[in-house]
Amino acid sequence: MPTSLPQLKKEFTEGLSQISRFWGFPKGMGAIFAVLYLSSVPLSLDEIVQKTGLTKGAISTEVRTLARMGLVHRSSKLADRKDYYEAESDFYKSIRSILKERQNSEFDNAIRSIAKTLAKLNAGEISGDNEEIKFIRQRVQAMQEFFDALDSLTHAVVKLESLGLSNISKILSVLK
Amino acid sequence: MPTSLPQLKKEFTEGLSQISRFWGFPKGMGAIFAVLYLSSVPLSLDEIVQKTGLTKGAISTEVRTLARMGLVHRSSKLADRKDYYEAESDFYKSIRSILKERQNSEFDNAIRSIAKTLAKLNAGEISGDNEEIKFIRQRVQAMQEFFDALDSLTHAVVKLESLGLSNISKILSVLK
DNA sequence: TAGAATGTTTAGATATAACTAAACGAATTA
DNA sequence: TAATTCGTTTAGTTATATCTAAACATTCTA
Repeated sequence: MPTSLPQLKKEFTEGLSQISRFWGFPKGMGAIFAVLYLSSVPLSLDEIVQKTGLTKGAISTEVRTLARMGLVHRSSKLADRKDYYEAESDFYKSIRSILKERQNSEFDNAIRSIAKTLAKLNAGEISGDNEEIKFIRQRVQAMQEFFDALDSLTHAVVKLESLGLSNISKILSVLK
Repeated sequence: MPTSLPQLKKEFTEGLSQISRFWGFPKGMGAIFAVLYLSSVPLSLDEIVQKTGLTKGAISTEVRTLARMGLVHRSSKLADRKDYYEAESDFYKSIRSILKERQNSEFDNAIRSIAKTLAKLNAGEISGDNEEIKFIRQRVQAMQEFFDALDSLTHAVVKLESLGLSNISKILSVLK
């Protein structure tokens, strides 16, 4: 028997919810993106309420996060004070925007704290057993280099405006 | 005034805990990895208890997860029934191992569910408005292609045994 | 076999995140 | 100005994840 369209949308939405949770986001965020992504016209907040079953409050905050990550866009119609939202469908664009967003995050603060640790070690400002200090400096430095590499990797991806992910992976597989 | 070595270790451990949480792992996991990473000798479970302040139970389960991800290794000494743990210091190796581990995860199941949705759409098994079905098929397909690209990208990275991340990012930046 | 030293599992506590319901504020219209 | 329509914020609830404490299982030793 044929699946109905609403049923199919529901399955899709549940799938995206799981994916959202996997990446450490609220599952509601995935659901919101899903309904926007499957809609050919921008939706108002109340329409999203109706389609997801979430409350205005939750959607208001989560949609803001999505917008900050570049995954949805806010728009408005003339003579209509409702806000409308639509999904970004160019995922490559979104990725770049997410990576940029990441710059000021907790993550980078933490990484900076590693760098500070290393600076202290290199400046000889640490008191303690010399052999151990040597070992630890070497370890911390290796980690710092790894994070630096990750960082320049993401910068490189951000810079590659026109190249799609699929092309990048093709290139990498050739390098093998 | 010079920072003491224990103080420095504490700072480093807190940094890694934050990073761990950022990636959606328990912060205790970051702490456990940190103490192992800063130790030049493998540590027993009780030593980790002593150095992190966590309980045996928590460490027992978290260290298992770390081992599965290839971030720590379990070893044992002759005539000593304690287990010993040490950190993997080759992060590139760890990344590959983590990506492999990911294969059977919730994430990939969710992605497979997207593929199933698409298959139904393509098989014409869906009842509903034709224009809308057309639109939705196009959208779901675009998403599927994106995930496929991501997938082959990770496969490519996994395959690149000898190439470090820093080299990869160098290559990508040249491509620009 | 009894006892000790280990690692694991489990039941429950605590902390954290997600979400709801309702109050609020701002803008708009009557 | 009063009433309406929208989005946001907030206080509190619910759900989930993390961690503890203690029971448990296993292996070794005497």
